[in-house]
Amino acid sequence: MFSKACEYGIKAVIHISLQSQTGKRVSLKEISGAIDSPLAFTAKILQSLAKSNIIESSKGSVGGYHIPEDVQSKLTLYEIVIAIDGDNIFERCGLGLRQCNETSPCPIHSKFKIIRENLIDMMKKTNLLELAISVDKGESVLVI
Amino acid sequence: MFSKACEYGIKAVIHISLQSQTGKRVSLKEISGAIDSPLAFTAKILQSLAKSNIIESSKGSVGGYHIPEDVQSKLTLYEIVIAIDGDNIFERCGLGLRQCNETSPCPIHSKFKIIRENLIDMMKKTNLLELAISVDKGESVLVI
DNA sequence: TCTTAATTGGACAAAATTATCCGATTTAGG
DNA sequence: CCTAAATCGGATAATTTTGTCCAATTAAGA
Ligand code: FES
Ligand code: FES
Repeated sequence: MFSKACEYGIKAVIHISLQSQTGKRVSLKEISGAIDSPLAFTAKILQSLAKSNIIESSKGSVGGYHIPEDVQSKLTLYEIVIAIDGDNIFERCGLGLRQCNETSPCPIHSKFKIIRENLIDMMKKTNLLELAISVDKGESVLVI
Repeated sequence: MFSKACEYGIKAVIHISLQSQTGKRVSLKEISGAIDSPLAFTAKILQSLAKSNIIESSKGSVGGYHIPEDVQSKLTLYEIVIAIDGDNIFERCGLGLRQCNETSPCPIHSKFKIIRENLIDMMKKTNLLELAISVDKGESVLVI
């Protein structure tokens, strides 16, 4: 469904969110350890997330990544996925036609569209804070 | 969502189905032309579909691919996708955890599961014949 | 029997994704 | 000023997916 980059990205952002709630900045090393992802690859993803203003990064000795608390409840899964994988997943024809539209749809269009819209809806309604809280409560995990 | 191989595979199978209804066998060349897919790559996919008994192939001068009419209404999108992409899409954790389960779910599990089950349900309920008929009626297309 | 048109199968190539490495830069603090 | 610890950015490597090429095989029909 999502790319590896996106999977790592989402997990990373959740971990950063968790730690940001206590005011802490998290280092790449800690993130990569916490979500069990390849360090250097994760660095690239975080770099790009910082560029698109999903997370804030600071260099230097006590630097690291963080997400302001007020942002956490506003940032949705939808925006995170778009930032990493682009809107391809949400726009693309399920059978790979050049464009998905009503006027010349592919054979699965009508059925596929419903699923896709449910997915978009779900992602737009899911914010980062609730995901972090679920991990914090021990209701869900980021590894194994 | 699906791999390229799977997209080509589904379209190919629909086209074969369409032609099979008039008793015709379709050649790779015709299929690849009809669905606008790379010929040699399509050959590989059809080869594997033939091996897993989704389609029937025959060599020789008047050979080609076909799908018996009685099979068309029984064959579902689900089975076609499984034959090409495996059950990965339907089993895999949305965030890439080693396994998706209720006892230690990832943060998006509960929401993701619903979407995934809708997708599975949709695919199990969609049979090849209805897809072919929709193209035949001009209600949907396989190219552009 | 020969030709022609088809699938099959193996090896290979290209492109995209995933992953690693390393030097440059930044910043806090001794 | 110097060091340590962190991100950044560019180059490169490995892996997977996508795509190509070509010879072998099969079967119908002249
Ligand atoms: S045209 Fe294929 S999903 Fe819309
Ligand atoms: S555990 Fe992640 S989707 Fe089920």
